[in-house]
Amino acid sequence: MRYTLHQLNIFSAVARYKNITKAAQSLNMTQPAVSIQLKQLQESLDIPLIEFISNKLTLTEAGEELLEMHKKLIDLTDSYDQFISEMKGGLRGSLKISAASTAKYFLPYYLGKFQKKFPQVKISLKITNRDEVLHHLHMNEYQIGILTQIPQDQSIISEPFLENPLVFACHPEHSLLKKSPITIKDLKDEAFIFREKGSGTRMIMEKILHDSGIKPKIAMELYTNEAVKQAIMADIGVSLISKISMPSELKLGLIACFDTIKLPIQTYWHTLHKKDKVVTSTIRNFLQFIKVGRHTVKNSHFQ
Amino acid sequence: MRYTLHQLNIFSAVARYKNITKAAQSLNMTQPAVSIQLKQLQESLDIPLIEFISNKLTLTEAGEELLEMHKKLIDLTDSYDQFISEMKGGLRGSLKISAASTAKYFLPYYLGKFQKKFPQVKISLKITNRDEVLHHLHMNEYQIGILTQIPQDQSIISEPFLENPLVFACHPEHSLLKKSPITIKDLKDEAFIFREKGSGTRMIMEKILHDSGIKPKIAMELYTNEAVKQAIMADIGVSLISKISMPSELKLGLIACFDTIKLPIQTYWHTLHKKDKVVTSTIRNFLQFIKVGRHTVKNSHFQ
DNA sequence: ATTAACAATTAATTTTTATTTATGGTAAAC
DNA sequence: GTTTACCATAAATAAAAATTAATTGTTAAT
Repeated sequence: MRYTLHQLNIFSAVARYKNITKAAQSLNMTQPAVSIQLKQLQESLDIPLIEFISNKLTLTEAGEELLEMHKKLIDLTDSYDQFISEMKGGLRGSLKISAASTAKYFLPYYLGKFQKKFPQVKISLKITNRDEVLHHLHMNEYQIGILTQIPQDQSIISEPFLENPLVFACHPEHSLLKKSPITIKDLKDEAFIFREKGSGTRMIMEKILHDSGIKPKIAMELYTNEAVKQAIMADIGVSLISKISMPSELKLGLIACFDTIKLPIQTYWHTLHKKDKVVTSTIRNFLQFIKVGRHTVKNSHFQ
Repeated sequence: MRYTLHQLNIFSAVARYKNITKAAQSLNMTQPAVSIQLKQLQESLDIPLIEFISNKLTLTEAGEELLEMHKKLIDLTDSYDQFISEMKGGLRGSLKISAASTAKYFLPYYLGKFQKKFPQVKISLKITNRDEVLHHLHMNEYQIGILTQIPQDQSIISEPFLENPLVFACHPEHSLLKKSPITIKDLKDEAFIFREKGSGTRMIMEKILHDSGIKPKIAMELYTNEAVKQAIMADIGVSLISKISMPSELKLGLIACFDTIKLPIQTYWHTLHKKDKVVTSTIRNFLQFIKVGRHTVKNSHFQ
């Protein structure tokens, strides 16, 4: 048999009042109820906790020690209650975000602002590719995903929050730049730089080329957006790429964009989370923040 | 409404197995019982502790934190259980002794030996006079009293453990020393050195003198046995005193004892404790130790 | 010598809480 | 598309806790 928190609570009241009848009153219980619970507590510990010397109730050493233990125990539960109430208010908690790689060009900006507003929230950001993001959500290892290409998955809730213009980019001295505007079909003989399988950008690029009846020649397959930019600058080929990922290169004329009919393709960045996921206040706050934040962010350095 | 240790325990099992049915088995409970308790725990905390993502049970952040809290809580109760079991074995605990002043000449010897045997036991020794010792027991401030003159008090249990020979002592050049042996009546014109009121030695000295029809002349009233010795050496008067408190003085001839008919008076040192007192193993061990210890102590420096 | 204060205990009863049994629903696995 | 594994829920039942009321015993105070 094991004791209960209720018994410890009763014991503490008895220790405080040094009087079972008064302790019972303070607990809104009757005297026999307290006597019985106290007796059972002592029986389950198999040691006396109180004694009556000169008709006065005092604690035994085991009782004193139990009282100490109970105090510490209350401190523990109190601090958990505190944690819970801060979590409920969204002031505390963790925010684990898994984002597709190109998000690295703007997400830190959002997170920095969010962190300032909620300094107690622990934020962690994983930058990876689309497939991994979805895997992370599926495995419940991250709470929020950030993607452009949302999946066909009933169990995932998504919400757009930022424009993501995609353009075909090339070396600034590319011959086709003179002909303007061009159609996508005009690109049929180009060498293409692809992202790796599992990349959202690759998915949409494959779809666009396919829709235009192009069977692309793959010049190179690269695992990061930065590498793609380097390859473009090295004139290895052309690629579909997020415009916001290369503001400096465009300004300095290191990379050029085709002025293409039906381009830029307007895609959107989305927040994603599992339908069954318990949406904490922290998560709710962040989703709200990032959606509203679009406006305040609009004129920032990366637009 | 408040949660119970039982609910925390159930929650921990669920967290461990990530499966309610298996957790129930491990707890020897049925699956619905666990489901219900888990539900109630979450309701009383007003926060979800578990979630099902991709059909797998995982803990929410509040759940993870609760698990941590519960671990600490178990550490607390475990260390209390440890304390209790050491107390039961007498290996640990406190021993608060209040002793009449003359006990200081031999009690540290016992305590030292006891401490060596039970190094974890916290011993505290208060040296005071008889009245205070009894008061300490009455107030339950000390567990054990050490006295020679035991009280007429049904609520106190006493047990003799050591001889305490009392003698009338005087300056080595006292004229009465030539007449030997003397009766107590021969002392009727002496100046007497008394201990303070409340002293056990004073009590018995008053009784002996009264029984011999002597109305003593009080030369001085002193609060410690040491002061009495000093007064005897200064030839201020004679006094009844415990022989074991002045081995060195007797050896060096600084103090002499009358060879008196019916003396030395054989009194005994007693251990005392309140009848209602919970006798811990530590106390029981000490009482046993001090009683048996008499023999091993017999030939020590103070006999 | 009474009385007052306090706690333990008993027995009968009520209230509350915990558990079981039975059933239905929902994914994932075959 | 059937089965399997799991969990939630409802209703019934069992167990535990508390109350009421009465009684005893003890000690301290009057």
